[in-house]
Amino acid sequence: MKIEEIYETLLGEYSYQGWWPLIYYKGKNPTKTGVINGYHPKDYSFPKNEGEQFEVILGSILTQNTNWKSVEKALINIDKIAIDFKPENILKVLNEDFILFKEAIRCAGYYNQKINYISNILDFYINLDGDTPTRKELLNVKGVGNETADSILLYAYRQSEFVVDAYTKRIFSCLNYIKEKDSYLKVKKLFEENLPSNYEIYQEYHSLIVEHAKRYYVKKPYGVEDNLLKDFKIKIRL
DNA sequence: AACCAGGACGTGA
DNA sequence: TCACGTCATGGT
Repeated sequence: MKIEEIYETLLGEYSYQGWWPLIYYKGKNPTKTGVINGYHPKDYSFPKNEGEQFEVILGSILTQNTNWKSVEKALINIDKIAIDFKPENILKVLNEDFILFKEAIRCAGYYNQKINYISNILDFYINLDGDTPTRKELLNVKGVGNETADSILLYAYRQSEFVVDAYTKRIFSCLNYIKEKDSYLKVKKLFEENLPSNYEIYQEYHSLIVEHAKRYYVKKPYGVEDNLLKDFKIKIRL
């Protein structure tokens, strides 16, 4: 099965995911499992303003190796002390009460590092003055690695940069498309070379991978119950 | 009670 | 380049 066929299969199974979730957007599908709200299936017009754009950026830092539910709590805490995620408000809180901000993000883990990462990306964002950053520029910000850079570009700036996460590697190494220790850029390249360069498809595919992985690739041994992709792959080979 | 979560960085081979 | 330790809370 080709990379693009897997996308079609996942889309047919789970339909449109509506990433990136925004905590105060009440979408048509607000009851998604384990999530407060904020998904907007088939609506690619987000982020609609600077606050939403920076919310995505904050979320991309906060969710590093952390459960999204915890990130949502942290985002709600931040919103209480820096209204609407406006960068200037967040800068003000960071300058006036560092401890308060740190407490707000404690629930998302690694809070001593993440507050510095957020401070770094905040300075970077303000200096951009509305421009779209390059991937290289983002990677230069301490706290922004490959996946976070791609998440920011794909979901905050609608750039067609494919996001590779741990789930992507887990699923596609189980299905023998890649090896477990293949580099980030190698896996990213595999997807980008086998898909149209389209940010909407990249957004959906990445979020569909997460949805699928949460169902079948969380507990070891990974993927044993994955009939959707494993059986289909076997049929195609026959 | 381990194990995992929508990773990144610093270090030493 | 890459393997490994570290960072930390919260959910299952």
